[in-house]
Amino acid sequence: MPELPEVETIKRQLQKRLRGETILDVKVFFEKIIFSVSDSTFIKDLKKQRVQEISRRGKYLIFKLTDYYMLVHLRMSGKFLIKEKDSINQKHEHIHFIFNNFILAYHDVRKFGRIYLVKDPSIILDKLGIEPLSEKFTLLEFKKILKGTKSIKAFLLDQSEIAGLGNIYVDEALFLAKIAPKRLISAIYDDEAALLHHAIIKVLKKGIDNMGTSLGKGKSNYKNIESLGKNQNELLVFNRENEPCINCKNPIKKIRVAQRGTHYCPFCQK
DNA sequence: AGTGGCCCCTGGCGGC
DNA sequence: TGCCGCCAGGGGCCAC
Repeated sequence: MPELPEVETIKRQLQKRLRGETILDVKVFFEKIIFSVSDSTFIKDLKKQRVQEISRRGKYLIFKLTDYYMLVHLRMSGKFLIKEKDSINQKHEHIHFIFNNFILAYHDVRKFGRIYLVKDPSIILDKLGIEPLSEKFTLLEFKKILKGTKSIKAFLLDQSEIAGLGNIYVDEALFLAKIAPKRLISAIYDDEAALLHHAIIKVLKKGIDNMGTSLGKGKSNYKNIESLGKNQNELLVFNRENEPCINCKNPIKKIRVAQRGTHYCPFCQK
């Protein structure tokens, strides 16, 4: 579920609530969420750790602690909840981080999320490509990495190329750039690359301004710490199959590209 | 190198 | 109402 704008929103909220707070205890209810250490080590090492800083790289949340880094990837349905002290764990809450005045609960319906506890985060984060909202993501740099023989959609979803884009924002960016998702990278012109570069930054910034995209109605729906996002109300193609294209009024089509449901306008995107 | 298939899970929805 | 198959915002692995 969560892509860069959703993770960024959660990061900002966690930063406000957790910075400077100390983990007093940890309770693990489903240990398969924890990677890189055993659950007993995880609990032992986290006790007395103070949260110094929370940041983001791609779709990873990075908790900088006194002696460790805790990296969290929410995958499809992971989320964090702030609960009252001494409240019991509800269904789908797999880990409780107990602080002085509240509990931070990791909730994940589909259980795909991963939490790593490491001394050196580079082992995991070095695999990620460029950060699309950083100053390094220039048009020149984008053109430099835009190579290979795959489809443009598969390229944009590849976290080792650009870190943080997911299915929603890729479809939205390709629509803005008027490029069909199946188009091969080798067939993209310079002026289109410039449009796409601009579109990627635009859709991500809008997503953050709207505090993320909340689709669907179920318990696995994206929710930041405080509320649902608002970006679902402003999507141009994603989740709009058969609805009219905002440019040409022809129906938006849904096809399969790179094993993902893909929304686009066959008339506007060539 | 790139793609497609399958897997990790649970739940919601549409069709019958 | 119930059952069944399909779908889902992510990503790792494996065979071709």
